[in-house]
Amino acid sequence: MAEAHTGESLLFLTDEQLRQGIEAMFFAYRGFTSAPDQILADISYGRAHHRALHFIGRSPGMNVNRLLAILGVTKQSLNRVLRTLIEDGLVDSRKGVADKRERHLFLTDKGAALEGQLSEAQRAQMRAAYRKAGPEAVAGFRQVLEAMMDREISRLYSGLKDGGS
Amino acid sequence: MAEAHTGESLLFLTDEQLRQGIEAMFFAYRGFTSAPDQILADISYGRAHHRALHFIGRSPGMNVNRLLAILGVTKQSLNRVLRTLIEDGLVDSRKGVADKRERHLFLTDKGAALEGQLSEAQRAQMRAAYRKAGPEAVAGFRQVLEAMMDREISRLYSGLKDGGS
DNA sequence: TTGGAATGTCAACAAGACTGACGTAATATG
DNA sequence: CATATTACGTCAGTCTTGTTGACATTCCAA
Repeated sequence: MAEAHTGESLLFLTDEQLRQGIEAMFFAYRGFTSAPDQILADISYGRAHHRALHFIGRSPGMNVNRLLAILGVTKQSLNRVLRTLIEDGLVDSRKGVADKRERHLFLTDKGAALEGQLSEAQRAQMRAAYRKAGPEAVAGFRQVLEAMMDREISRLYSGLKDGGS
Repeated sequence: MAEAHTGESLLFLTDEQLRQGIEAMFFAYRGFTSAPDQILADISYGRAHHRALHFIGRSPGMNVNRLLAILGVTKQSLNRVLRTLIEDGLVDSRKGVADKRERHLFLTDKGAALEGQLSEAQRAQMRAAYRKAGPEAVAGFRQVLEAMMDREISRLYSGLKDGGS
């Protein structure tokens, strides 16, 4: 059970190290969301809108069920956000061709513009952190994050990474 | 501007890499909170209660202002949570000796027991991820997280790390 | 003694999550 | 063909956690 890295020091698994990691995760997440949050506040949207825009932009044509699985919220919760995005002309919802029950989601030009703005703000934050930490640290960062995900989520994430619809 | 790691590949700073990091952070944070969330749901407390318990346990005797700075919420918001924790006998609030305006916060035995349970659930999650990723990855993980924090928060975090009250 | 800091509290409100129930259209299945 | 089942939308109500703004109390410090 403690043989994962035989011969290496296991000091990185002490409760104190774990606790520091937990706190670091908490504080870093705040920094991570602060840049887009500021933009969103001005236009009276919230993080939920940002997340929807992000993943629709990431996988155009995605249906609602898949977006629900990615976001991990109820359809009622997503629907409230999605409705305003559609009303405001940021997202286009098109009836499926193969299966007419499905709705496929796309960003409009206006939606893509906002998504780009939010995304760039967050990337700038991330870029600064990455640059400061260096490529090897970033590789480790990504490894730990992936190990931290639930299994199902990890699969969804891999799908996105590899350009899956 | 792009000279931070001269000679090294800067591929880790591409928009696609940054985007994957952003998504990884989003998904990992869900995994990170899921274990304590399950426990909390049963006792009808929320994350806010967990956070308060965590930091009070971390720095016993901390006053309210400092806790506010760490949590980054308004006093009204914290107060609601704190009041229930005190009413339920999980937290003890003692008038300051030097400065009688201040309230110093401590976990009761009951509070420490719950904090321990929540903390262990979260540590188990973290421990599994750390073990899977290995010590070098963990070092990188921590570096990137620290670089991602706001400056003020980073200072608070360092204070906690080094055992400052 | 007076200003301001630290704290607590009341009220009102909003975002964003939840559950439960119901309706409709379209596909899948027997 | 008849009947599930799926995908989606929506109404209604609740909860947690955040926000402002206003106000009272206590107490340190100049």
